[in-house]
Amino acid sequence: MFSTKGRYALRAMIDIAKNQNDQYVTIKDISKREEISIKYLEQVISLMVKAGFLISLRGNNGGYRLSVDPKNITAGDILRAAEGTIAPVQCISMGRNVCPRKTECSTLPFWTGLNGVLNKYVDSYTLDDLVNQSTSYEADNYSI
Amino acid sequence: MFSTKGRYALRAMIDIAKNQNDQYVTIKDISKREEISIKYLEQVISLMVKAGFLISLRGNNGGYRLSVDPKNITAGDILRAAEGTIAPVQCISMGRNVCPRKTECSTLPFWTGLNGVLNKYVDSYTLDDLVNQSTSYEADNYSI
DNA sequence: ATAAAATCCTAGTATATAAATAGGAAAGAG
DNA sequence: CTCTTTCCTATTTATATACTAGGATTTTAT
Repeated sequence: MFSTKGRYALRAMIDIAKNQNDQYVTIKDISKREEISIKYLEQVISLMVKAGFLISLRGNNGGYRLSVDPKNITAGDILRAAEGTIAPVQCISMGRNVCPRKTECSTLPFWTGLNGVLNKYVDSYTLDDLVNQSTSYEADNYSI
Repeated sequence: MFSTKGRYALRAMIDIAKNQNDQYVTIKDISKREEISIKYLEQVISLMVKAGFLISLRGNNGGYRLSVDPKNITAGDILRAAEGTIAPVQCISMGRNVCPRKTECSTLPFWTGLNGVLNKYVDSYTLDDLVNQSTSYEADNYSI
């Protein structure tokens, strides 16, 4: 399950995309609109800055703005940066540190497939799609 | 992320499907083969019994066997029973207890779609597919 | 200069959940 | 009656989540 970090990060990025008009968007304002505490937002947004998705400016009239075109960043990019990993099971997020039961595990292909489906879906939504409430191509295909 | 409960439940069900030949499969044997503690397996398997997927028999020569054809039970059935919910975010698993930000939330359609994709995938694998290491139709379609 | 406004950084804390472990009761077979 | 097995419930331990808190740093405006 996705944690508040990932969910808040998505909402913050959408909020900034919507509200930046040559202006920097402050955490204070995002906090009010999204009903998320300032102090927690600071941490979440800091992850977005470190990932290179936001440009920050300190001081009076400072805040954040996107460093990329909303069409060129996906929900997956944001979620992976916020959550660290979005792998559905540990054995997949372990990477090189592979599971000792790898060869005999009857469920690994199933989990690997799920990981593929998951990443494909989250990458099918751009930030622009989310801002404009449009469904992605993938989402349409699934007839939710 | 799926917890050990869901992962172990899947493995236990596969193990039972593979090893029941007119015989009841004991937790002791599953524990050895799958390298999961007997006491923890008891709890996980109990969920499968309560869900109606396994028939249990106490006493000597007792154990568990499937109550359904492996072709008629999906990985999704097993995971939902073991995990309680496999919804990717809380606001979806809440049901009637809906989020107060439901109408204004810019990410709800995205999460709803993900929930759909996720459930569709896990339901595309039958227990029989897992036992026979075959990929599901869905999985093939995704060309993992 | 100085004050105000903002981000930045790190530490701490409360709560919940996960992942077991443990002990014994109940049931069935021989 | 004994052995084997499931069944049930409580307890423990570890980890992660979701914050809260305090202050340092940077920038702008007056």
